[in-house]
Amino acid sequence: MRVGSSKSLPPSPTTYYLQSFMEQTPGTYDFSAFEQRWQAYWKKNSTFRTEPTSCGKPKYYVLDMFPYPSGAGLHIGHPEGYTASDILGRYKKAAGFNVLHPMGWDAFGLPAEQHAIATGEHPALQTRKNIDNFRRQLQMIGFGIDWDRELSTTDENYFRWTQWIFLKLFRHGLAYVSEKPVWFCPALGTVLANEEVLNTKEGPRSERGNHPVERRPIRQWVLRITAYADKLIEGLDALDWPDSTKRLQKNWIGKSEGAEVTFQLADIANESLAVFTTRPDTLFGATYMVVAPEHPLISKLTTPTQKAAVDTYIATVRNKSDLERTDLAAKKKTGVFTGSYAVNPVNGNKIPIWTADYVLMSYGTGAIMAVPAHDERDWEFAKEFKLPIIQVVGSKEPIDVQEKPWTEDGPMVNSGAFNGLSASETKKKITADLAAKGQGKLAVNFKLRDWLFSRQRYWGEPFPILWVSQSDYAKIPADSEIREFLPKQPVTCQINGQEVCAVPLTSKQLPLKLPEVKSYQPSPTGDSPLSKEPDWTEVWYNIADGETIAQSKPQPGPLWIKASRETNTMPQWAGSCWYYLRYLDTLNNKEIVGADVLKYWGNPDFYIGGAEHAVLHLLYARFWHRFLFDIKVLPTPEPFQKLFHQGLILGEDGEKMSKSRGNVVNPDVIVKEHGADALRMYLMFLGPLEASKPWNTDGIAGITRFLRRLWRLAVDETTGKVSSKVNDTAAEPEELVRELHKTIQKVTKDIETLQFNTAISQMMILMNAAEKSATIKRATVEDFARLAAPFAPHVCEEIWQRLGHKESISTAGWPKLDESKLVETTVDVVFQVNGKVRSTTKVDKAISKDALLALAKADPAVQKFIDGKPIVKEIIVPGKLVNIVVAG
RNA sequence: GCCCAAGUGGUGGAAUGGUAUACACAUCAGACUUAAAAUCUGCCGCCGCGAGGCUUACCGGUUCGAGUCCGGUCUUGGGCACCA
Repeated sequence: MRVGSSKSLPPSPTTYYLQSFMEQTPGTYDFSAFEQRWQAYWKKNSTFRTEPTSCGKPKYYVLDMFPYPSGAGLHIGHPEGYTASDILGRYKKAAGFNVLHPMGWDAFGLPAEQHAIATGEHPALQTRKNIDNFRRQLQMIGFGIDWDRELSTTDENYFRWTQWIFLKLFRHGLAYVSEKPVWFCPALGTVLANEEVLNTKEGPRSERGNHPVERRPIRQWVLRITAYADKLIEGLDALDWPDSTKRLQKNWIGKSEGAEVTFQLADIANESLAVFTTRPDTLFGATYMVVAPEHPLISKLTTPTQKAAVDTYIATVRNKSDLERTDLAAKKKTGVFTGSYAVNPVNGNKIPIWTADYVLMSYGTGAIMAVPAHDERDWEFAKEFKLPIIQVVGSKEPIDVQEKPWTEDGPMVNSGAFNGLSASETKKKITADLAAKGQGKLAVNFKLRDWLFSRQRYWGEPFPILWVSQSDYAKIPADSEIREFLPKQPVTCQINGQEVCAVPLTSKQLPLKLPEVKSYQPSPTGDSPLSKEPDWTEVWYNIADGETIAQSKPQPGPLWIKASRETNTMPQWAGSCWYYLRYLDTLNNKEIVGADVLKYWGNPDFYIGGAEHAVLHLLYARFWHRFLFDIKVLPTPEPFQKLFHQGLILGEDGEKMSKSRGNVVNPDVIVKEHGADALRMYLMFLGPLEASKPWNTDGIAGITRFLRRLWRLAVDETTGKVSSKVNDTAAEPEELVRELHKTIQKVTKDIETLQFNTAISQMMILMNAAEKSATIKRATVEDFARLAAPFAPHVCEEIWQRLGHKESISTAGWPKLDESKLVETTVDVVFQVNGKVRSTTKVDKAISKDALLALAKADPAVQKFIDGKPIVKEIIVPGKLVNIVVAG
């Protein structure tokens, strides 16, 4: 660190003093010099390059959620998780594992595209700059990453496999096109997945940017994730994940079991109305039915006298903004009678059919049987429209269902032959009875919706799909190479009034690259910027081998048909769905991942990232992984066996860090002022890894002091040689030896369980003990350095070298615990009277219970409280305490 | 409304049912220094001169003994939200 180095100005008195005091000696703790030196050393020697699968060592794959390389650079939250995984990785390496700790970039995405729209600069350029900056920042913090395996989702050799997986999904009927209304964000100019839309007080908003979103019918690619709903729930059980995340996914998938019941219509023959219910037991209490305003039968159900009212209602609902429709404050139920009646299959009662927007077309059958006595929503509606409320489930205490719905279980009442039975028995019996009559069956429903997979953007993976006419589709030869990915059922949709069919490229034609475009601006109608590039979109397509050539050229031959490319691109989640696989084999041009490396490395042993991805990335990635397992590409059904979420680092004010609050902590500044080691260790010392905790720049002083004390323990600050305190022949106090082994034990265990804050505390305790001792053995200092190295690798490398070692400390192994050194001959025992501590005494560990009790009774501080009182009970816990219980 | 997590000194936090407040930060006092920085030492939950009493959001329970287990309340944070 140079101060006052300006040549043009004479040194001021202040800089003169600073210069004299900051003068470099060979022993100066000059973190910025040695941090840079060791980072260069690791790079030059590929210290953290993963060893080949043939190395004979057990593998350990530690994975960070890779970052989106934003223009803002690294956030302080990034190095929190990355330091945790780095400590684990460095520890495992020391413990003899072949460690894979890779890093990459989730680099497709909207911010780069918005920057492109604003500046005209190609998003790839901006992305490259951002990646370079992120890499620089990560290297500045000294992460032990195998940079040879760096990847970006925007690399052609990466996204060709993203496209390949999509084509596999397409081939297996799991990708289709839908024109149902979807969330569209005018500000972002694109549609969003359900998972990307937040319900806020102001109404539905985009997760990114908090812009208002609205429902629009736009043609979309959709992935049939619902086909995996059951597997995605079941798979959770065996995973070592935070319970909260498992629960979140479970709730998001939202499995509910019940029955589908078919109601005959009283006045319309050949039509029936199916409903989904989780409470078939309450069927006798169904007093009306409700169909969603969008229900396909609505016009048939509506009688002429009700037509005007129903039409008006449907129009009102349609014109209702999503804001109004989801406004929970104005929860008052609305609806209109259709004029039709249904017949209750259990008792033949005629019940009216209403339409109301509290019934959603997107769930179940879009119609319900309403049991107001036992459902809050139905109860509110019945009260609003004065419909009958009939109790069919009883309770222990008398209740009045006219006052309030009863949603608990109880014996059946008013239910004919079922009276007196429990609700659960009745459920089974009624469903079985209905099934026998062909009027019902067991049914399962999920809240999970299919995954909206296309975006009207430029900066994403293009779909390797083209649209052709139905008649051309029929010409595809039986032995065509495009059958590699052709689905059994054609995927069709309407484009410009034409019925068209989707055809795939083949593996040979991947990757399908993005064309250069004149403008990145999406159209307000929801068309991608790619749609404005006819040279790219309009092609001749060879139905024998999938080759394409621009339509501006003459038709090359009879097998070539007119085709237009899909112009949507994939969402950002696509690339992050499988990147953990590609790290195993980044350079493989033939396969997504080679079988041999896959066999050795398998899945990540440890995966760390923010809890904000609990339902998005982590659900999508599980879906893809499970699919690839089902089609035998992968040997395991689940990608991430052990998952951990680091907590948020809050600003110094305890609020979430944000530019607008002005409480953002910049890692560059911290590293410059305090060093990478101090940043890493302090992030880990702040508190439990999983907890959200405020940053406090003042606190870093404690870590800096610790690191400098560690330095001074080993190195003489003036000479730079090994400290004269380090002495191989002098004896060490027993307490220091014991503390060292206690520290080996605790740091090892705490790293394994990710309790880095307490590991650091223990090292500080060891430091306090080491400084009290007049001399310290070289072996002790070496063990100390090896324990601290995963946390503060730079200073420990420097110490290791000054102690005379030639190799990196990362190759020096892990200190061995000698349990015999932990044994203590004397222990502190507590004497209590009536559970209150009255005295503590040092005793021999082997002391008998009787002797210990006698000691307690003889203690004057104890006697004072038991004197003259009858002893009721004596509890003796050897090595811990004596508790004497007295009466009075 | 439903589901979940968390409430411990001035601050971040520690504690297999067994000495609550480890380890740090900050403040204060002292040593070194012409001085400052750095470094080192000490004090540091509340009340009390003391003996001692009280204290882990609040109320109750189990236990010889509860921050820890059980029941209830409050507060904060997160998720879901007309999912039949």
